[in-house]
Amino acid sequence: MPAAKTPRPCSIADTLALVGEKYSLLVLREVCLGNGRFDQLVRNIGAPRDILTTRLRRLVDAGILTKRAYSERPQRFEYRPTQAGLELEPVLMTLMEWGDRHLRTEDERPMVMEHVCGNELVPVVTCRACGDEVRHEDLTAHPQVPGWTVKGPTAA
Amino acid sequence: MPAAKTPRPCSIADTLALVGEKYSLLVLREVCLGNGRFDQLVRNIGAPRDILTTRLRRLVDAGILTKRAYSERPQRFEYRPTQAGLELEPVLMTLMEWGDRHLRTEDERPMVMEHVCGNELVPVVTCRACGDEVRHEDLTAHPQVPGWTVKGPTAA
DNA sequence: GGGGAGGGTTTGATTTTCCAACTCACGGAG
DNA sequence: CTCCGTGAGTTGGAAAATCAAACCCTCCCC
Repeated sequence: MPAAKTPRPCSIADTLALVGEKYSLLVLREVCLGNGRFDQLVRNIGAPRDILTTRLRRLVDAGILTKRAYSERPQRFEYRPTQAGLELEPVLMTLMEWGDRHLRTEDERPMVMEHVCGNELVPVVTCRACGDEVRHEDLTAHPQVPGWTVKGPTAA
Repeated sequence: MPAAKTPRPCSIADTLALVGEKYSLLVLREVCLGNGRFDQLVRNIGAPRDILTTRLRRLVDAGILTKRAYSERPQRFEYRPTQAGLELEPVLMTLMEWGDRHLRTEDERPMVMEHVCGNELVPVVTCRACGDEVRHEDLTAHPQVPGWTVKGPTAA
């Protein structure tokens, strides 16, 4: 009997199914920066226009962006993040921080984020309960779905 | 003269160039869980074997995973995260948290992470300097690259 | 010498991407 | 009025990536 054909049930996978396609998170980046217009997105992201069209549709369907007209006659549209979209911004910040640290030297960061506290933003992922920085060795995974352990599917 | 053809220089984009392809972050998830063997990855991720092969190669080249033999004769390999790979785990946790909150109800989370502090892990992205949770409205972007503003490229 | 694993390749059919060109609806300049 | 430019996409076809299934090779065990 062959093992289960279904992959591990996982919110990481489900989230990536919405925003994990090429360009999707860059669309969110631009929209969070306030650049919600089609041609701006094309220029700043460098994506083909048709791909951008499908990504935008998907993100709107997923409830991550909204499309609103900023002008009737002539009809002109703008994409803006929803609350759910804004709540993905920390993911972007965390990705940016990793890239700055691993792919660049200190003085060649392409963008610096300033926090309202007056300092340069360095995002840190912490545990809500204790406030400590999250580190791999402090984590233990507990699968909740019957049929799945950390190691994999049980008894097909 | 048409506007620049180059997209915005950005560490988010550069990081996604390494780990943004389909399955790559799921590979990292499994490897962080300790499931570094080829057939485990195939089963738990549900990716085609050939694609997995190319993803693994890319992640190793990027310095995010290493491939080590856990047995000579017969040769058997295992992929493990490097330090850089482990430092991407917070990104995964943040994605998981978003998915749990937006795509699920409280009682159907597929996986719960336990923090060493004894509590269930709820990852929060905070500012290193002030410790406050990062929220969109507290951020200001400062592009560092000549030719680029928040809005886009300047003077082609 | 047959039957598994484990760790991949190969093959061929389907999907996606990509890029350039095209459309349509206006608004303004001449 | 005609031409030009802008915004927001569509369309068409070639090139690349994905997919599923089958295949291969090396061992180990009986």
